[in-house]
Amino acid sequence: MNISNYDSFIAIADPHRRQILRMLSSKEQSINTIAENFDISRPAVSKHIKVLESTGFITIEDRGRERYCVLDQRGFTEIQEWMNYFENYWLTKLKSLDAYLKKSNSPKKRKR
Amino acid sequence: MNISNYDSFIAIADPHRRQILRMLSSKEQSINTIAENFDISRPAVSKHIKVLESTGFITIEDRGRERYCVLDQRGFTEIQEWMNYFENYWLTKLKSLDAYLKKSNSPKKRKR
DNA sequence: TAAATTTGTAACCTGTAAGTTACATAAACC
DNA sequence: GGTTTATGTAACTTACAGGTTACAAATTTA
Repeated sequence: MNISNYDSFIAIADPHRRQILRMLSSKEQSINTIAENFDISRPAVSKHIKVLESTGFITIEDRGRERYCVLDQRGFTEIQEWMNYFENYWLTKLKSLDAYLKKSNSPKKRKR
Repeated sequence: MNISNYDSFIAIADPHRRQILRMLSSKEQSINTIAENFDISRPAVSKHIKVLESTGFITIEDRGRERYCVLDQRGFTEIQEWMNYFENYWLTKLKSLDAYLKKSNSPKKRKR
């Protein structure tokens, strides 16, 4: 698995990875603790975590023989910017519709 | 290609599909017009468009022998909700940090 | 120091996403 | 009606993501 192939969008495309991010939003956890809550094997979870780390969604802190995963905002920014673009698209779309309605409903110029 | 396997997150995971969405944000376009702007074959683009349609990111209107693609807000909502959750996470995180700093900086109770 | 715990990773298997080419179909145009 | 244009889709190939098992390494604990 070549981590360099991954970007933010691919990182959150996998349901297991999104589940991991959710779990970490309630509490930072060690890799094994995370793996225990999954139906897939520990190495599989380990790979997912590596993807999330390499794409900036989490950081990992060594604590003795355990490694704790913590959410990292950096990974989310690319997605956020992408969403912002389209949120804006829909907003301006709505505004121009609004303007159109206002115009066609506005009182006609009084003749004379 | 079984379209039913796709969800919103997978839909936007592919760079070509994101590019199509961008293109459509400037102007609605026919499928062939879209395909002409790509390095991949027309059938490949056609498949991407099918994915975007089945996941609610675009709708398709028949106009004579052409089919025009138009952005559809529905597809974006799932992503948006997901982002909202984590935006909120970071906001409350920031707030509690702020509260903590305020507290530790607040003037100590005057003795006596 | 030996045993248990936590994690990393190599080697392998499998399904399928994403691309291709070739052919079919339907509308528009002459 | 025959040709051109726009699109759909079937059949096939290839790369690789995501899973597994097995083993290694490092730290903690007894």
